[in-house]
Amino acid sequence: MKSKKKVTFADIAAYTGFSKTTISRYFNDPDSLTLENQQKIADALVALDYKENKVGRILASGKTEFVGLIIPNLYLHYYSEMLNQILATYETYGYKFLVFAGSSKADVERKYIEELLAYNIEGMIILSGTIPSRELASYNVPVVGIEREDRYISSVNTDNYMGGVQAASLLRKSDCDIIIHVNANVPDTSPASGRIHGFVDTCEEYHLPYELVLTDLGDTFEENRERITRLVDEFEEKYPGKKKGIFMPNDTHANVLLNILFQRYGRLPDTYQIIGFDNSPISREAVIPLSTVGQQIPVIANEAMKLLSEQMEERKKRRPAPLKEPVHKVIPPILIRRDTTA
Amino acid sequence: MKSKKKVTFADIAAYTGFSKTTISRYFNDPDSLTLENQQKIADALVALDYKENKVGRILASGKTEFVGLIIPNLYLHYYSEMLNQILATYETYGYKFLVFAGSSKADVERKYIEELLAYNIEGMIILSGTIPSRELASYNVPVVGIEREDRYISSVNTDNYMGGVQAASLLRKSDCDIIIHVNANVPDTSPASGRIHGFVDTCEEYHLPYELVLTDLGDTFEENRERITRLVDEFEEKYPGKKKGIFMPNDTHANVLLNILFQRYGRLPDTYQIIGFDNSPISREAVIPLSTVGQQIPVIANEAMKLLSEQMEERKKRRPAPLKEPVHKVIPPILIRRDTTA
DNA sequence: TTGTAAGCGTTATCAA
DNA sequence: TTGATAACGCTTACAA
Repeated sequence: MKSKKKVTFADIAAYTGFSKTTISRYFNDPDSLTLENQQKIADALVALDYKENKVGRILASGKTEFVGLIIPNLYLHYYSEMLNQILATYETYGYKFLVFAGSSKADVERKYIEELLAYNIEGMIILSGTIPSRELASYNVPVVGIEREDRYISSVNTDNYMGGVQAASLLRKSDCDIIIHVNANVPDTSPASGRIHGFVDTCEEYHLPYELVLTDLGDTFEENRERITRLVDEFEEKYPGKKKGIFMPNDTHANVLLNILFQRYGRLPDTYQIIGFDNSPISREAVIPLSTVGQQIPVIANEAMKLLSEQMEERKKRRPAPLKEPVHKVIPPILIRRDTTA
Repeated sequence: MKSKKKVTFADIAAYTGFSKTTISRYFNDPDSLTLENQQKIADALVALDYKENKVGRILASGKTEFVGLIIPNLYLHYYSEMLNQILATYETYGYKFLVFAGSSKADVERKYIEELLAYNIEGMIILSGTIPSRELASYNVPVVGIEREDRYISSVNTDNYMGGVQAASLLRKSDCDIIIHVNANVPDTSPASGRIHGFVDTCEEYHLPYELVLTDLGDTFEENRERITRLVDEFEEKYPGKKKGIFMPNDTHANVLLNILFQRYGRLPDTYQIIGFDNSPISREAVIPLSTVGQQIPVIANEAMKLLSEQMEERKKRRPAPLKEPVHKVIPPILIRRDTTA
């Protein structure tokens, strides 16, 4: 166990005969030293096996290079993939991430935020919608929200409206007799509500017969299955023999619908067209690859970090000019046509 | 913008007339103050709106409460769920997590580790298998590996051998004529190799006709699909009319197999039994719910943190007694019988 | 029960 | 181009 004391600038200074300041400069502004002295110090680092310690630097400079991240859960592929992409921005921006997952209880999330602030995070990315943006803004730290209520904070969202338009348009092209959009009854402040508006507007513009089924599909897979089975029964009774185009709220639910039909008919009947949302793995792994409206998760993650890092860099200037108004970026979704639509 | 200077112990001390030491004690050993003085300080905290700053504490005490986490990817549900469960241990142990995801390039991961060490992490959990355990052990920080080569580090793994036994036993009970295990050609140092041994030993013990197909199924979904289709063709040619029990390396591959059969026959033929591994969501969301050997991810995550925190706490003692030998914990898998086996 | 003073490992500010 | 010295916010002997 050779757990010797750690080597510090003081040791290097003593070893080389320079001052601690010069050692610091070697790291932060090497060009201010002569090449010869740079080499001397470089050699000393190797000789002493120096390992940098960022804690001292943080304390002295106030810059942690930490970004706090609060995610509702990692169970849904959408979130885990978003986390994945956000973490990957480390290569570009160098910020490290302190991650807290889930709870969706406001007081617990507040505790997380307190903790994050205690570590002097420089910024925060929030995917959870539990805490109102007004409160988030009051913490006085750059914040970027993703796909959540964002009145008082900057944000990056998928263009949900366009998603709704794309889905309705695709179903329209498949000559459906009736177009149905199933979704939860999302509040108008949530970005996801744009999907419903895009869908409805498109249907009305082209005078397509449509139905909106705004209902809670439950929280467990079993509940999903049961409620979607009931929906299918209703559709069959209400639109017998008609060609039904169904836009589901996400790929998981779309897949459940597909499976129910498959088990009932041994295949996807010609009277059904299905389109999901998210382009999550299940949409490709379904019995029949599902058509879906794909969110551009890597783009969203990068834009979020770009937005955040701009704000964080601004703060480091001598006379920071904070954002007057929150910035909202909108990323177009991508329609992915596979085998459940014509 | 009221971004006044942050309130520090010095401010509280000045405000209350105590010394900084007393303020510190209020936080770390409140009982050493009179109730009255505790109250005075408590009031001052509110009056001044004090926010704790952990950076100073870290610098002074050396305790960061940070644990580094290196994960191959978050694309696979297994990893994202493991991360989820590890993050959740925050409630129990209070350690925060600095997360780096994937790359599976040794030099990149080494850079991650350097960075983690620069922040004085107290311990590390590694799911990635890129860096040999011998090297990890040399970093002189408590390390726990999960489902990876673990000769020189502590670890928590699923009892893969038992998983292989469970799968083979289930297929045996379904009266298969031939039992097949498909898997990658995993090295013997990897815990996953236990599955193959458990499978083979069980087959031999009961004199079951079996076949081992050790082959790479590719890295993309398309490759998976193509290669598994070829496998099915081979099986049908080699064992026509026979009842085949197939143990796939994971649920994703099991699902691909199931879908291929479903599309070919409109259902799962009686001549096939399928069992997957992991109990990931796809196993329940498949056309027909897949039987699978489930890993107990929450248990594994908790055991890993328990093991790690024990080692980290030990280090904080005046005379730490480091582990002489790495500890290896093994968590039994759980057989989940659903609709793809009798 | 409380206070003094010396760190912890860097960076920042002057001055040389 | 380099150095002395004072921060940064907290903990920890040791003293009182």
